[in-house]
Amino acid sequence: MARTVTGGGESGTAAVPERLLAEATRLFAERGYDRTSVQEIVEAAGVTKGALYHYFGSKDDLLHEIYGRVLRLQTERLDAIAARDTPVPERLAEAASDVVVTSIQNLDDTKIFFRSIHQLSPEKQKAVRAERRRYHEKFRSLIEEGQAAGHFRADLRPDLVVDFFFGSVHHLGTWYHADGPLSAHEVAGEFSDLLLHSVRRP
Amino acid sequence: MARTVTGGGESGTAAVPERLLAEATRLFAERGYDRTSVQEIVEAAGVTKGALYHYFGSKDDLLHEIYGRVLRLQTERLDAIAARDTPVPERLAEAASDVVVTSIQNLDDTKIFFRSIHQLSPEKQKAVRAERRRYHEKFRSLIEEGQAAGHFRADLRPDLVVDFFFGSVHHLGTWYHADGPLSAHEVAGEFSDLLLHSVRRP
Amino acid sequence: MARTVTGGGESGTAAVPERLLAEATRLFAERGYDRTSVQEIVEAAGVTKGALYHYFGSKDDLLHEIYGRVLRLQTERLDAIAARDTPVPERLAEAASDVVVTSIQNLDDTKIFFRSIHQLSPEKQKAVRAERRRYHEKFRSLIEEGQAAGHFRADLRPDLVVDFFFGSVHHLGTWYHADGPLSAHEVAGEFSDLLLHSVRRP
Amino acid sequence: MARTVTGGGESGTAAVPERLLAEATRLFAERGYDRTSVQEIVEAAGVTKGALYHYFGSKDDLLHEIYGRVLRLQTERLDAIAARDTPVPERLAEAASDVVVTSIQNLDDTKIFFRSIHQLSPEKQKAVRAERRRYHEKFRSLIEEGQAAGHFRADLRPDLVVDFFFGSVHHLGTWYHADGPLSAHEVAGEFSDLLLHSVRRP
DNA sequence: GATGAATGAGTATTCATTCAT
DNA sequence: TATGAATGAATACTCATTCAT
Repeated sequence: MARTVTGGGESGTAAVPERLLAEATRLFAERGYDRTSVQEIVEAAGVTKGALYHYFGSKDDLLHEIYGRVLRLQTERLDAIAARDTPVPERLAEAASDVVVTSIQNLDDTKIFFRSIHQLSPEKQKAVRAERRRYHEKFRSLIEEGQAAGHFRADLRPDLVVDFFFGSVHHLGTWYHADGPLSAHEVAGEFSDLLLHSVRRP
Repeated sequence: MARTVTGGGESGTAAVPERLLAEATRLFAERGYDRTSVQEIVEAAGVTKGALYHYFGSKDDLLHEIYGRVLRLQTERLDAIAARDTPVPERLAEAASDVVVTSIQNLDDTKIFFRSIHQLSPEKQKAVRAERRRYHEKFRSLIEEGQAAGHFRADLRPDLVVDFFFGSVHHLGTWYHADGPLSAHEVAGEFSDLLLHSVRRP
Repeated sequence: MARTVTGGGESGTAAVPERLLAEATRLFAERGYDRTSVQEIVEAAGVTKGALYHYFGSKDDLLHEIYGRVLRLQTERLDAIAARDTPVPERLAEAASDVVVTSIQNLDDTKIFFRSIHQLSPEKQKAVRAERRRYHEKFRSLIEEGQAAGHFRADLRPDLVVDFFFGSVHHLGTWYHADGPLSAHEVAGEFSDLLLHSVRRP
Repeated sequence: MARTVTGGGESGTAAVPERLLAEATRLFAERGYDRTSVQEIVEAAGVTKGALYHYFGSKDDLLHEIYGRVLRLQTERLDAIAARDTPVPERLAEAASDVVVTSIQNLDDTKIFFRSIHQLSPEKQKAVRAERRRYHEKFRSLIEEGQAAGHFRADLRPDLVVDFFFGSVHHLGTWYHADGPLSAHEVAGEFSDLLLHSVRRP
């Protein structure tokens, strides 16, 4: 989208819609959707309101687009991991680890995700939830597959396990700091390990 | 006024500050702090704005008071459980189960908690976080005690385990429904079990 | 007015109405009538709103009473000076000097006077202006007497001279500071001298 | 909008910011800054609140701008008079007379000036006072020049003389009425004469 | 594509005053 | 005498959005 620079590319900066999304993400994460004014976003992006409304139908659209990007990314990655040819426990561990790493790498999106979904319009909220549900179902099916294959405890409710684990993931935004003592991979390794131990047959 | 029970007793109209807190809790959980107007709160409580500002210094104060109630309740319960004479794994399981049950019983507070903390004034946010941290530390010390006693895996980072588990707990508000298929105790049992399995020595 | 202390006078502090007037004067001078809330006044006086409304019909009444005190004081003093047996120029000089000194001694009242008169109710404003006019007329008649006696220039409009001089007096509140380089008497001496030179026959 | 003259020209509707300033000046003079609501100003100017806040950051800004206009005008005029080649007493008389005339011609500004300065924000107050002081200093230097040249009494404190005279000027707003018996020039003549007599060597 | 002036409905908060006790 | 809970109307200011240019 708009990666081609018109003319000689004399502006040097990214295309307007990208810049708007980037600044909106940063600001929504920093002070919340409702507390960020359209004025602040356009100022940060160095454009005017008219420009924003030229590319996005509403402030709400901007947020929706942010959600879209996150969900597309996560879905792609989970699909790729689930499709591998390795044993289920290994795939679950990798999926868990991967979602932690990407959640930390896109910490602003992670913060926005579970904090601002209620500020989307009802229809957009429904759309986002549906996509999210599909993602959770794919994750759940990994657990079910592991139960069927006798790797994981059969008495667990797979959906509860998914909610249990994604609660942890979504909360990364509330405590993780890039300049803290733990790297994304260290957290990912431990979270993945905790999940695997919690579901594995003793 | 009305703190004395007129006539035959439980007349339904609680004292004004209590009514305001109750309605604010409900509304904040339903549509978020920023999207709930002071006008809506006082209308729901059947009083005027002046009455609200007679008891609370600001909308922000109302939210702070809601946090205070939750934190006091949870701290008391954890203190009581941690002080028991039973083996650590049992105490950890009970603490985990208990926090799930009370989080579900006060689901509105749970929803507000992790969603609205950023809308408190910086100082109040600091106060709430400090109290929250104390709660987490008490929980963490149970894990450390279990590690020292050889019950739990020694290679785990207790603080990460706490963040892992409380992520799950705080997210109850996003998916649990009282009219769903699971009772509070069923969820509590399974979450507690998942936690214990994730930390126990194999 | 409430100068009698009920009972043994065990409170030690001044009577309530006096305390209210004193604090109101201070606050009105400091931040203006409209910017001073009734709540602030009663807090400063250490009483409750009910008490204020027991003694004064309204906030506006409080202001009116402050004006009353000033006007009574100034009128009394001018009457005394005007009634003396000395030559007119001397009496005018003394009257001018005296009003400067008392304006400085009651600088808070001076500040309030010319700044807050518009915030009185129309009727009270009318009453204050009438009393003020009587004061000015008395002052003016000193000038007229001096003109008739040949001391002062006959071509001056006595009313303009009065407005000229009292402008200077009322403005003391905007620039005079007790901890500045000039004593009240020094200012009074110079202002009186300027007035006399401005009206005297060459 | 409307800075270009639509159709046949002078349609009566000035540009929005100008109209807002004009109505605000009138209303602030009539009922005081605190007693004039933003709503009243925009209604008088025939625009909406949004339009006002598009041009002015706050109600306070509006007042500041009014002060700015007055101060710029007065400073320019005094500079021009002081720079003339005539004897000091003549220049002082003209400066005094001129400030009276312009104060009367802009009587609303004069009323606002000494009544509302305390309602500006502290920083803006400071800025206005600084500019005012510069104006007073220029006026004072005329007096000093006259003393040095032997025209004026050497024992007078020039700063006190300035405060004495400008008290009179600022108070014009409290008593002068356009439909009264005196023209602006008559008052100016007499005030100027009183000032000159008060400072001149006998 | 992009501007920026203007809208209009909405927000939290303040405050003088009343009145049952 | 005095309290303090409650009122209700008013206040300055914000903001997403529109639209003529």
